[in-house]
Amino acid sequence: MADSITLTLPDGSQRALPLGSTGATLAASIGSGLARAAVAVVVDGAETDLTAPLPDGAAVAVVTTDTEDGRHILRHSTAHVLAQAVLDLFPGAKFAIGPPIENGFYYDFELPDATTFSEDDLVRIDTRMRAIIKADQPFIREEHTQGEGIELFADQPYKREIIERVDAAEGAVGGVVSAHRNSEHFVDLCRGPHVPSTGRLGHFKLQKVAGAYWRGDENRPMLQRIYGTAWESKAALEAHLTMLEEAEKRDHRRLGLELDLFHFPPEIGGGLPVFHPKGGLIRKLMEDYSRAEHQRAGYEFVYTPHLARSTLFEKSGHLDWYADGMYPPMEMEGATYYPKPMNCPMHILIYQSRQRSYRELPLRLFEFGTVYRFERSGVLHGLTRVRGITQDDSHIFCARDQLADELASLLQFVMKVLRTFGLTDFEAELATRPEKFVGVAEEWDQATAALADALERAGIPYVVAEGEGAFYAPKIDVHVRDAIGRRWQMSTLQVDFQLPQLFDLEYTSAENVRERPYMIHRALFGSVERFFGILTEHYAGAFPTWLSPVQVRVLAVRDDHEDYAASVVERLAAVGLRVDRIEADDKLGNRIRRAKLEKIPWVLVVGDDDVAGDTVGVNGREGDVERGVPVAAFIERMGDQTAAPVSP
RNA sequence: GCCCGUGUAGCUCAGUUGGCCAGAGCAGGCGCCUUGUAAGCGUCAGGUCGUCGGUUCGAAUCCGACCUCGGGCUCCA
Repeated sequence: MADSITLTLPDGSQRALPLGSTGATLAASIGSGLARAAVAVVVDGAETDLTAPLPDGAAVAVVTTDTEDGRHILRHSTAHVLAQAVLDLFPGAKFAIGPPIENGFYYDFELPDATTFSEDDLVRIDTRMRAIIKADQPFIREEHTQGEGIELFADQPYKREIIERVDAAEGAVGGVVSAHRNSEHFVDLCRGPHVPSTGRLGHFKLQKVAGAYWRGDENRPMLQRIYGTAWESKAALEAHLTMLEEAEKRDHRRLGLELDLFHFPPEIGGGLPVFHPKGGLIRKLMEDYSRAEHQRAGYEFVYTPHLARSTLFEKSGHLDWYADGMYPPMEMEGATYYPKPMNCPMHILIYQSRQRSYRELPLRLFEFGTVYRFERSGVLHGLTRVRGITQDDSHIFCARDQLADELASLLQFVMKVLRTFGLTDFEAELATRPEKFVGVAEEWDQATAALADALERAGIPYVVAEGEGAFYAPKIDVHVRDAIGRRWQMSTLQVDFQLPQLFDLEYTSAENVRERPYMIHRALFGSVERFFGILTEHYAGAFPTWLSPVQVRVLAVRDDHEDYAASVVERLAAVGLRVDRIEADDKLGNRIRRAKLEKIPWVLVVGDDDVAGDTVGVNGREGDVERGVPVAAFIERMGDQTAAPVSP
């Protein structure tokens, strides 16, 4: 046996090290900067502690803290420190699981006597955590048999349950139970890897306490969850906290109130918003734009009612599969009616109202259809989670050989519309056949291939979500990133074989035989209410000129300029601008300030010079003040901003 | 639905050993000021202190129930 090992690095180069070398040795041999930033190594594809000896001939990559994988390890280790602190401070506490999550981590606990954490407790825990980090305790990996593991965690029922279930993701696999020990008193069941020692941590913040069911199951105990965030540097932590503050400032619920756009009257009920005149105007502009694009793209407009007999939803399968999401039934004249949770059955009835020919396909039916879904009170959230949902809903009926092209053009259409709203960063998920599915596997494969092909053609980066499709169809979910990098699920496209079959849909083919059409469900905004909320946050309430309720405000410097100001208003209104005027009964500075707070895109100030020269002073929402702009020139400049962007 | 938190004027918030008529700023009405680019001055009005019940001589304040809203769990547009 040789006394050295040879390792292959990610760039393909080879490096020889003494036998028994670890990831830490390797990183140090490459450079001291790398050694400082290293948190783990990937050995032949498996993340491993820096302290583990490396096998000869392995392919090894060093994981550093400035990568998503590195931060994951950092956060996971910070979660362990949190658990150690809580167990120190709350004798008798039981700890459950504590994984890293996007931007942070959490840990679930059960406190003795069903007590809960308070805000003050968080401060104490934070202090204790910092002491543990300062002590620079090593993370030492241990391996035990299942029996030993159960003994080790004898007084920790949640850990025992994990070991008994042999859950590979949580440190128990193939009869081997792995754990990481920080001190004589603290050891946590865990697959690892971890940073070498707690001294590597420190840029974290505990954020909030929340209740969470054990295993997410509402029939099991409610645990106390502590959320935190952790980063590789002080700067990264502060950048994240700043982003959170920015997100708070953009909260559409707050802006909705400040800008007088909408509210949720308790008298109406949770999750049921009313749109005020300004919000209503923005929504109308969104909808008008959407309708115009749909008309151009060959859609036909339909309208359907809000209620239907139970028999319709029995036939469509909604009462079997979706009853939990539906409002309770109403009895009328011996029949039972339900508020509709989806528009599809009604669009199908329109398709079925007469015989269809292949010449009509693809038939694209579009409706802003308001549906009602019962959402439990705890899940409602502003406009992004409501009970009355207006979907920009479409059902496309097409022949089998039209499916691929239709999906491809549909995706292009989706992106074109979303881009108009300044959303340009797309990602998609392709959800494939779940274990429990209806229909024929061959059909699923064809539809899935068509969806994948559409994604390829559209050039949207996507991931495959294996087995995440609906029971009746594979689907594409389109996500976008907003102005501050948050990801939102937006559009959804589903290929449906089930409903055409349940309703026995047909068309007559060119060969004069009856064929069954395919059906595509798609919502583009998803829900108009939700999209409105997301847009409000994306723009931080500063809607672009074409969407602004008031596009231009004219302010006279003194009241003897009012006549001229009024004439400017008249001329701007004549070319279709939404313009108003606030009289000079307050200092100009204050009127400007109010206009800015209302986020009006253009403020025009007119005084002596302007009356004399037929000009205006232009104060844009962002940018400098410009004096002496001729009115005609301003109108010219507004040009294409007065209306929704027109597609080529 | 469950856990935690919250609820005082349209908005943001003061108001604890339980004690005279519950306060401020902003917003709103009225008046003065006649204003050149993010807060001029004065004045008036506005509150069943979330709701209901209890304790007390006395409750915004203490107790209970319910409701709203917020953060989570779960689900999803």
